[in-house]
Amino acid sequence: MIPDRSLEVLRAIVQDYIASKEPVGSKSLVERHSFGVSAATIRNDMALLEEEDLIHAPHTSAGRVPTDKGYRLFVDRLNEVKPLNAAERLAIENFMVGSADLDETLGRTVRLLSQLTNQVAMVQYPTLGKASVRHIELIPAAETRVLMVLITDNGRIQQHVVDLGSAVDEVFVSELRAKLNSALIGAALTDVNSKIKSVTAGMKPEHLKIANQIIKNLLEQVDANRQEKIILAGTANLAKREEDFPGSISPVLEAIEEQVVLLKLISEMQAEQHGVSLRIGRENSFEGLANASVVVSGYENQGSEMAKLGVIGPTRMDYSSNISAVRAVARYLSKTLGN
Amino acid sequence: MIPDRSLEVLRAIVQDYIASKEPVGSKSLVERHSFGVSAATIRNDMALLEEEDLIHAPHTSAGRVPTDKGYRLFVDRLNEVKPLNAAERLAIENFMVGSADLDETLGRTVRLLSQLTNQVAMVQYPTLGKASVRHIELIPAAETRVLMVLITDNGRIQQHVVDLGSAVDEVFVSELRAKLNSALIGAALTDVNSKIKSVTAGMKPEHLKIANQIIKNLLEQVDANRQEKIILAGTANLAKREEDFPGSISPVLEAIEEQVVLLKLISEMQAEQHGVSLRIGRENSFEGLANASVVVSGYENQGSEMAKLGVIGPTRMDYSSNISAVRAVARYLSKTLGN
DNA sequence: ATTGGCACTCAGAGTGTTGGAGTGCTAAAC
DNA sequence: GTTTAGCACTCCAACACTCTGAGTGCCAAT
Repeated sequence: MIPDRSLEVLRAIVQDYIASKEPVGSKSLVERHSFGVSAATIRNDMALLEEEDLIHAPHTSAGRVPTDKGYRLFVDRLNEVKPLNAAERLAIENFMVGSADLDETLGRTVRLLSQLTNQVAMVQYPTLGKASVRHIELIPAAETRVLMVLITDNGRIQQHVVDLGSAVDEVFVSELRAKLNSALIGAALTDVNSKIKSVTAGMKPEHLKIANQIIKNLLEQVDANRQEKIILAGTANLAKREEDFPGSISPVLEAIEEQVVLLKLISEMQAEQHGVSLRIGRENSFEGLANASVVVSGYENQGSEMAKLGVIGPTRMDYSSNISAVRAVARYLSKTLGN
Repeated sequence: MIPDRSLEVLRAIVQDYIASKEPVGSKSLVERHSFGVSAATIRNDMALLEEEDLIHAPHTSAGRVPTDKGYRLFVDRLNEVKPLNAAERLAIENFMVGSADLDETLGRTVRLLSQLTNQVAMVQYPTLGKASVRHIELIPAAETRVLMVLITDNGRIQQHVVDLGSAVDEVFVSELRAKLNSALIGAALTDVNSKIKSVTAGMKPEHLKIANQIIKNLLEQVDANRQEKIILAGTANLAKREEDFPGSISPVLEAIEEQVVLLKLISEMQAEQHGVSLRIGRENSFEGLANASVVVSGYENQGSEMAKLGVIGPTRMDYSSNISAVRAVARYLSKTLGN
C-alpha cells in the first residue's frame, strides 16, 4: 500500500503540473507545499510513486509528470470537486432563459459547456423519452424510395429514407400514411410497437411487403435511431491547447469529427463517481485520443436517463473544474428539458 | 505593364512554392523550368515582380514567396484549371449512387469534397427551389410557445419555435393547423404567400393576432430562413497543414466554427471565373482567415441558383485542383438534386 | 524514518563557426 | 536595350561546443 504522504505528494504533483505545464521536481514541491519534511524525503516518496507507475520522468534530470494511472488515482481518490464560482453559475443560469426548441437548447448547451471549460464540448441528442407520436409523413422521394418523417409532441423530428427495392405506388403510400397516422397519433413511443400491428390487417400481399418495410423502419427510428447524433463546440480550444498534445492535434480532430467514434466512446462510458464518467489518456479505446481525456455525464430528458454530454481535452486538464462544469451543465439541462 | 516572361516567372514561382513549400530562388527556378535565359535575368524579373508586390522575400538571402496579390494574378491569368483525373472522377460518381434524403446527400457531398481536396469542405443548405408544401405541424411546446414544422415534398424539413407572448390556446392551435394544412398542402412555396390569406378570414380578433404571428413565422421560414445552415467536414485537414498557417490554426478554426462568419463570407462571394469564386488571404474580410483562401461555387437545386459549397485552406494551396474539384462537385450535386 | 551532503546526469540555452543558397550590382557581351 | 557572367555581400540553418542549473539517486549520519 502507498503511504498517505506519498499520495499527498502525488496530489501536489498533479496540481502543480496542471498549473505550470512544467515537470515538477522535489525542490519546488517542498517550496510550494508545506509537507513538513525535506526535499530528500519527497524524493524517496517520488521514487515510490514512480515504481507504482503513477508518475514518470521525461528524462534523467527532469522533474516528474503524472502518468495516466496517476491522473486516475488523483481523480478517484485525491481530488475534491471544486464548486462553481458565481460567474460560472450565472453563465449557466443565463443560458436557460429563452430556451426554445430542442435543437436550440442543445446548441446553447454545448456552447455554454465549451466556454465554461475552455475545452471541446459535446452533447448527444436525447432519446425520445415519454414522447408520443404527433405526425407521420411519407414522401415519395425517388423511383424506389420513400422519405419517412416522424414528429413527436416534444418537438423532436426524425427522418429517414426507406428504399423499397421496387417502384413506389404513390396511392398506396398515401393510404398507408393515413392509416399510420390514424393508428398512431397520440400513442406513446413505447406503445408504437404494439399499436402498429392493426395497420397491416387485411392488406394485399404485395402491399404488405412494402408496408412492413416501412413499418420496420419506423420502429427502428422509434427504437434505436434516436441517439445517433452528437453536436460539438469549441473545436478551436484544441488548437489553443496545442502544446498539451504531444505530436499533433490532428488525430484528436479526426476522432471527434467522426460521429461514430464519439458515439462508441460515449456508449462505453458509464457513470462512476459524482455521476460523472471519465476516461484518461490511453484508457480511451481509440488510439487518436491517447493524449486526451474525456469527461462525460448523463442527463435526463423528461425524467428518465437519456443521453450524455461532456468535454474532451488534454490529459493534463483541470479535472476538478471540468468535472463540476460537466456535472452542473448536465443537471441544468435535465431541468430545462424536464418541463 | 509586366512583360510576359516575368509573368511566366511568377507562374513558376507559385507552382514551385506550392509543390515544395520552400521559398524559391533564381537558380532552382532556371533548373526546373526551361526559360532559355540565365539565373541573373530571372533575378531581374524577380526584382520587377517584387516591385509590383507580387512576390516577397522572407529575408535578404532567401528565395521568394508569392504574396496574396501574386496568387491572385496567378489564378486570374496564369492558371489553367486542370481536369480531374480518373480516380477523382470515379470518387464523385460513386458518391452519387444511393443518395438518399437531403441531409444525407449534403453530408456525403461535404465529405467527398474534403477528401478530394484534402481541405476543409463546406456545403450550404440549399434554398427550397420549386418545392411545395407537404405538411405543416404546430406543436405547443411550452406555456407560450409553439413549435412549427414545415415539411416539403422534396424532403426538406424546417422547424422553428414561435413565441406567442401569451398562453397557448391548444384548441385554436390545432384548428389553425388544420386550416393551414388544407389551404396550403400541395401549394408551391412560391405561392404560399398568396394562398395563405384565406386562412385568417372570419377569425376572431384575439385569434387573429396569434394566427398572424404564426403565419408571419411560416412565411419567414418559407422565404428567408432557408439558407442559414452550413455543414463542414475535414477540419482535421487543417491540423495536418498546420505549418502552412503562420502563427496558429486556431483563428481559422474559430472562424469556421462560427456559422455566422461563414455565411457572411459566402454571401460576399459572387461567382467570378469558371463559375467559381475565390478569396485569397487578406482579401477575406475576416481577420482570422488572413492566411487562408476560400474557394466557393454555387450549385443549383432543381434548376435555379440556390446555395454554395466550397473549401477553405491555406493561401498556399493547389488552386488548380481545388478549383476544379469544387466546380465538379458543385456540378454533380446540382445534377443529383435536379431530379 | 528522515535528512544533509555529494556526485552525477542531462536538457536547454547560449555562443561561435561554417557552408551554402540567394541576392544585388556592375561591366562586358550580344 | 537586353542579357549575362562574375563577384562581393548577406544571412539563415546547421553543427559543434560549452556551461549552467535543476533535478536525481545514494549514502552515511541523525
